[in-house]
Amino acid sequence: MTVSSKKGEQLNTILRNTISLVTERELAEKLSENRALRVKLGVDPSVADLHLGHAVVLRKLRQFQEFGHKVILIIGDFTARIGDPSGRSKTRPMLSKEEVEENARTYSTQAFTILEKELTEVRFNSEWLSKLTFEELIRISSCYTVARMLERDDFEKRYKQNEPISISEFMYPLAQAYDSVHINADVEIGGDDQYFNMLVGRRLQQDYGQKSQVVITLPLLEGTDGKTKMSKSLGNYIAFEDDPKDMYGKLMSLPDELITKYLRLLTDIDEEKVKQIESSIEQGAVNPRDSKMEMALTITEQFHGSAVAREAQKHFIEVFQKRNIPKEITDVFIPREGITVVDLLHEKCGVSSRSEAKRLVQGGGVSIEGRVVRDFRSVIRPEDEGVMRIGKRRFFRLRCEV
RNA sequence: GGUAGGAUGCCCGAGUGGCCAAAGGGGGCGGACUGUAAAUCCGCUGGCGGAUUGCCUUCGGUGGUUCAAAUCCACCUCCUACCA
Repeated sequence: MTVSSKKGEQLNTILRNTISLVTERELAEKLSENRALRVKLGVDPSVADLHLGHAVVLRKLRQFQEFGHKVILIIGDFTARIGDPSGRSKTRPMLSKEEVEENARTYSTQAFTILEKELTEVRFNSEWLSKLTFEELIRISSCYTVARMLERDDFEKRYKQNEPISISEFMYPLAQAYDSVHINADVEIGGDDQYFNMLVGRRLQQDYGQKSQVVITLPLLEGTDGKTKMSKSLGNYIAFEDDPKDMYGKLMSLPDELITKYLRLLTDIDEEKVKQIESSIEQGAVNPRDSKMEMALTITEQFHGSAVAREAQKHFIEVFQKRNIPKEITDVFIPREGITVVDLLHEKCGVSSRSEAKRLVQGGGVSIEGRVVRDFRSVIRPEDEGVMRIGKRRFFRLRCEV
């Protein structure tokens, strides 16, 4: 693959949907050198499953690859294995070597659904970080002052509010910065929350006599709750490997306001078209649901292929729009002597406890063949064969035991 | 090293002897509604129990005071801030 010489086009593509770019001039310069740039992404291997939040960044990297540039995925195995010694931060659990390796493996496999393998280099930062001597560490840390560290938003906030900040936390930006030095990165990409850390990289590279990397940040993607950043720990994520039906469904459950953001960050639909959709929603010319369905389909297609995605859409229409019963449902067998609803739900339908089962019945959430079961003491008998529904999404086919 | 504060249910956070399975919020679940698994509104949200008012387990750990403790005492563990 050759490096595209169409600088203007490259710049435009790369700039699209970015929040910060430090600096445009430097980027233009690097592009004009007509070589494959080394574009870095730091990856946290405490997460195994990639979700759409990651996809935003990976898609940007992919654009670089399309222009012939090289992506360097840095697996932060060193930092992940240290974790957060204080145990304060739940998002930084300590991981064993095996866990990290396993996560790194699945991570890169999944990343290659978006990235091109041939233009990607995967590196583990323990390779160099574990070899650093204390002396070198001091040298690195002397490049940065406490005051500057405290400029980072979360540090600043916590410091002002008298919340603890351990010294080791200062090491993370430095470690990340040193990664850039080690691989001699031309560009580093990340979510907007990584802005500060990536800037530290620029500084450190200077101190090591390198040209500073260009820093590009991308918007953070809100998760299914529509409010907070998509993340596994918050449980508001849509994973690459989600079942297509779930993926489609989760996308449909997003608040309407996020439709265009998702379109911009996760599909190839061009800006013109997105603007069109945006204004038709605003003017009420379109049912936002329809735009959302288009968005959900397009995104699901990317991960599961067109046929499967359409299937998922059909399923959605059947089950949630028409309120029909899905095609494939799990069988549940009713014993000959009968069984109480509560026991049935708890023992055979995965309802977490009998109390929970009672609540479901009392809340009117359980029905058999369309008839709501009102009394949680009801006994289900073999002649009650048919479709049982729990809430909106859970279906079971009741069959009598042979 | 000194001083002060803190540890509560999935999360955040009230509660300082009984009326506490524990306010409130978030989340989750269910229902209604709907052009949507959006928005909005309502209900539920420890477990067990043949069925509001029963039992069991829960408020950092261990032991104690009391008819009765998340609430009082002792010791312990962990966390934080301030001073040095």
